[in-house]
Order: sequence, then structure tokens, then C-alpha cells
Amino acid sequence: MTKRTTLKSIAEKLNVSIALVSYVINNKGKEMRVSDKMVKKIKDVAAELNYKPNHVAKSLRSKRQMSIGCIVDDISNPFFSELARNVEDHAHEHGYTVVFGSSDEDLKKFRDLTDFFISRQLDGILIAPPEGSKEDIIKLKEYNIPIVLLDRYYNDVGLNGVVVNNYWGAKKVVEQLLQNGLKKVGMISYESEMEHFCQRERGYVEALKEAGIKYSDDLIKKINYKKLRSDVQRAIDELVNEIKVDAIFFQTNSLTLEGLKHIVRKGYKIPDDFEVVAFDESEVYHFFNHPINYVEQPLMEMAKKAVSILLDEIDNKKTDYNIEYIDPKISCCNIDKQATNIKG
Amino acid sequence: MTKRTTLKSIAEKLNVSIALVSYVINNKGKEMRVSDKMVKKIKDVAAELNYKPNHVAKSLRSKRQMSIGCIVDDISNPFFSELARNVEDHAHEHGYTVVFGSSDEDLKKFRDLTDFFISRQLDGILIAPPEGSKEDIIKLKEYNIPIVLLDRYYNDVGLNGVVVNNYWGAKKVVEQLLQNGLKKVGMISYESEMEHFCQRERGYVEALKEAGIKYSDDLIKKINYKKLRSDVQRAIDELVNEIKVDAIFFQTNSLTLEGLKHIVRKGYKIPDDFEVVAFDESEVYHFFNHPINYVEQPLMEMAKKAVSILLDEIDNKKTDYNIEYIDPKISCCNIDKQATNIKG
DNA sequence: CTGAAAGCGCTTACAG
DNA sequence: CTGAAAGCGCTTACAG
Repeated sequence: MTKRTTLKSIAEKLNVSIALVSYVINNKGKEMRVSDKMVKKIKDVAAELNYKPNHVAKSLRSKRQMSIGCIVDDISNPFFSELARNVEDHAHEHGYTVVFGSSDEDLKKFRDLTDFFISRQLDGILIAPPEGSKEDIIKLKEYNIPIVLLDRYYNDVGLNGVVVNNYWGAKKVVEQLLQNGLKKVGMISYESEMEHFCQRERGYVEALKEAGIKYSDDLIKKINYKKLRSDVQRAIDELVNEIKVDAIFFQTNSLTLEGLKHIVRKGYKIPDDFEVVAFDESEVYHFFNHPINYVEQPLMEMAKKAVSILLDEIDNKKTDYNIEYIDPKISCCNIDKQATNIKG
Repeated sequence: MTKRTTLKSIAEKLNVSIALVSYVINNKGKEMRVSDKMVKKIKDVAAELNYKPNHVAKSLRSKRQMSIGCIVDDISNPFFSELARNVEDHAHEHGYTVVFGSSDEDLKKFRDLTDFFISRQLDGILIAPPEGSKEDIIKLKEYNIPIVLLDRYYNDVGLNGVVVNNYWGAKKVVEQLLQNGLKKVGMISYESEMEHFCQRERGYVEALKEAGIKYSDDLIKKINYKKLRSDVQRAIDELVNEIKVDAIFFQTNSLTLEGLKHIVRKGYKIPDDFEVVAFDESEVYHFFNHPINYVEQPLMEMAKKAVSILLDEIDNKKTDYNIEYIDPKISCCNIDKQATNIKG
């Protein structure tokens, strides 16, 4: 195990001070008026010895990690892995790396992750807060670590947030159904208090209301995510056979996926038996002959905005707090065309 | 901006030395024979001040980060995001965090990531090496950082690796086709020199050979991944209409996805027009009435093994190098059943 | 039972 | 143009 090259080893080899080497390596040679030959000598030796700065020492000194944390629900869910990818790209553009963690909607895991991020002195954290984490988030603020909430948010916590306008998206996609003459629209959604999910229900209810359609509670079927498969199957069967809906609005990508599987399995015909719309996109829409309308979340825009707000907080450029609402797109996808954007 | 609690602030508050606080916080109170009252006093103040250790300082001193890096092709590809999730889980079990990076098969990005990981003094790196990175990987070894290759590997680089037995998986899944009486099997694969991809071609060719079926080069259609869509469309049309194959074997999940889209779009019927088998799984298989056989990569096992080998290297418990081949499963999936395992 | 001191690798005022 | 020195927050032999 040979030791890694340090500033000291370069300095010793050249019989100069560590400080001098530090200046040159950090390209402060000019302003410190280091002689050109010295600059060259030091750079040559650094290259020859394959010097890589020890970032740990650097950040202990500078208090800057150039790293941010990002807590998502589950990195293997396509929504979050796409989001993560965009976060990664934008952070890298600014010289920051991202450490990801999956909370699995588990408060214990969530706390472990935040503790971990605090310990590592990360410069800031992007958080998609799990259900019931409001108190934790408020406590986190005591550490004065910059935080931006992403995808989900809590009101009155005094934090910046970047979220999709869930209400607007849900309302629009349901309105389209109604404009096409459908009357009885059911919804399948998670049993969850999470604000971004509730907004989707509100958008749906409001669309019905504005169209003068009677809404009743049995139109929304609640799914327990631990019984995802069986609950979704029952919900669809009830909506179709008992309530006799014209259309079903799925609240999330996981509900839609499970729902579409059941629809194909049972031989329900879209759109003959009923129409389907969904929040979020999925590759599987491409396998239906009938186009499926869905609410497309602008992941790149969300990631970009969240990262840049976080970096502004880190640089103390942003001191006020607010929620950025991003309007989703209503898109349409089927096998014949690439997903096409109907309304921006 | 209030300062965060440090050992020093606790020590000052109690008028004791920093060393003493350090011992207590690290639960070395017993072996250092610190008095019980002192332990309690220190722990109380630490809790009251909400002390979180500064991991950066700790690791500068201890040379241990308790973090590993993981370079994948693209974290938003389902194969890698699932793999990443499993890596994350197993690393966390052992108290390690994981920093992910996507190389996009781009050598420049790959080098940036490795430089980055070296700088951060990560304890080890899990790498799915991109095409053409062999020299880079060899150079990496100079830094004496533990490395385990994952999913893909290079021979003769003197590194541990965990890979699926691609040859075996491809051979088996094609053999099943042949056993079912199909004779003319085409393959769609990437133009790539990557060993794990080549193995899949070899397995396919070998299966044909052993069954006494004549193989000719025009049975394998090569896809340029920058022209994924159009190349795949043309390849399928040629195999079906000109070569008149009975079946198509897709080499990767992305090829399969694109291929299945084209199949549905063009109205080809599976299995009437031809049969389809694939390497890797996908949610979309659930949307076909006819069951699709595929090679299932045991991601959890791969991740677990790779992480534990890496941790052994980090602890100097492992000093010899070899490649672990993991046999994939041949599975079958369609709408009616959950994926079922046909052969283990 | 507790403390003083060195050192991890780096940066940065300050001095000359 | 270059160097000596302090300090980031922590750990750990060593001394008493």
C-alpha cells in the first residue's frame, strides 16, 4: 500500500513549502506572483506523482463539501430515478455531486438519512418528504443546513419547495374526459394524507363540479399500498361493474401500472368499456392501441429549479422562502406516435 | 447562522478536555474508565446541544469514509436503478453509504467520476465499466483503492468482479426456443465490443450450433444505440420479412422495449408471426397475451455479493482476485401470472 | 479517572 | 516571490 500523493510529498520532493504547492495547484500562482518556473516545476511533479487533492481535508478547512444530498421515496421507482438522473446532471454542471438515499416512506430510514447527511456536512439537501415527516423537517432547520423540498411539501415550514401543480394537472386531465362527453369518472388513489396526492383528488373533484356533475365519495377508491395489487383489482371491478363509470383516473404511476395490468388481464376494452387517464407517464402506455392521456411531470425543469434554488441558498443568495409551482403538461401517448404534447 | 455543536463546545460547557468528550461520545467511556457521572453529564449535554459528529473531521483522521462509490451506465435505466437500490440497501446494512454516478458510456464522464471518488477518499468503488475503459481501470489501481467490477468486467486486470453468466443465460433461453421446435432464430444486439454483450451472442450462436442449426451472420442484426429506434425497426422488419425467422432474441432490455413497441405498432402477432425472447426483464411483458421468456438477472444477489466483496477488500480480508459468475434464471412472464421461474 | 499534544491534509492571512 | 504558522474537528497514544 503505497501512500497517496499529498501536497507535502510534492513540497518535499522540490524542497519548497506546502503553502507554495497549494497556491500553484489551486491556480493562485498568478495572484501570489509565483515565478513561472516554479509553477511549471510544481505542476510537473504533481502530474508525475499523479496528485489528486484530498477533498476531505479541503472541506474540513473550507466548510464546503461541494456535495448535496437527495432523499427520494425509492430510487428504483422510475419517477424518482428519472428525477434523480436530472438532479445529478444539474448538480454536476455546477461542480456538485449528489448523494442519494431512499426513505421508503419510513420515518426511521428518513431520520437515518438526514442524520447521515448532517454528519457528512453536506452543503444542502433536496428532500421529497415522506408522510408524517413535518416535525422532523422543522427540526432539521435547526442545523442551518439549506433545504429544498421537492415533489412534495409542507406549508408553513419556512422552506423553499419545487412541486408540480398537482391540482391543475389533475383538473385538466379530467376536464378533457368530460369535454369528450364522458360523465361518470371514477378515481383510484392511495390512502394518504400527503398534500400532493390530496391535490390530485381536489383537482378531480373540482373538474366534476365545474362541469356540473354530481360527485359522491364512492367514486374515489382508496388503495392501501401494502395491498396494492388486490386493492386495485377490486377497485377497478367495483367502479366498472357496480358504479358503472365511463372512465377511471389513476392518481400515480404505480396505481396506473397495476391498474392497466388488471385491465388487460380481465379483458376490459379501452375505450369501449371505459376510458383511462393517469397522473405520470409510463413506458407501458405504448402498448395500448388506444391513446392514453396523462399528466406529464416536467422532471428536468423540477430538478433544475430545485438544484439552482438549493445552490442559491448555499451561496446565501436566497433568503426568502416560497413554493415554486410548476405546471405539468397534459400529454397523450400511444403506439403510433411518440408522446405528443397537447397542452403546455 | 449559529455554529454547529462540536466536541469543543461540549467540553467548554463542562470544563473538561475534548479528549474526554470524544471517548464518551464514542462509547469508549468504559474502557477508559471514565466515571459514570461524567459519562452521564457529557451525554446529557451532547443531547441537549443536539451534537452530531463531524464525519469529515473523523474521516480525515481515521482515513475511513464509510462510503463507497458506484458507477453505473445510467441510473435512470431500470436495470441500473434496481441494481442501485440493492447496492444501497446492502451497503447501509453495513453502515456504508453509496454515492452513485452515471457514466453514460462516456469515457470523459467516467474519468470525472473516478477522479471525484478518489478525491473524496471513498473507501471503495463498484464499477460497471463503460466500453473502452480498460486502460482507465488499470490506472485506477495505482491509487490502491478497492474496486469491484459489477455487471461487466475485463479479463486480466487483476480485479474482483461480479457478473451474470451471460453466455449461459443466452444459451438457455435460445435452447428453449429450439426445443419448442423453432428453427430459424434471429438476434438483435448492439454494435458493441463489451464482453458481457458478446457473451450473449456467443451463447446464442452456441445454442444454434449444438442443435445442429446452421448459423449465418445475417441472423444477428447490429444496432447503433444512437439510432436505436430506426435501427431496431429495420432490423425486425428484415428478420421477419426477408430472413423469415421463427423467433427473435433481444440482447438487452432497451432493445426489447423498442422492439416490442415496433411489434405492436406494426401489428405483428406473437407467437403467430414469430416468437420473442429477451435478456433482462421489463414491466411491459405483462401487457402481452402470449407469455414471454426472458433471462432474469438476480440483481439482489449481484448487489449483495459485490458489496460484500468490496467491504472485504476494504477490510483487507480479501487479497486474491477473481470473477464471480452468477447464473441467471430463465423466467416467463405474461399477464395471467406473476413472473414464474422455470429454471433456477 | 482525566488532560496535553500531535497529527490527518489542506488553506490562508501574515510576514518578510 | 516564498515560508512559517494557525486552525478546520476529530482521534489516540502517552503521561500522570
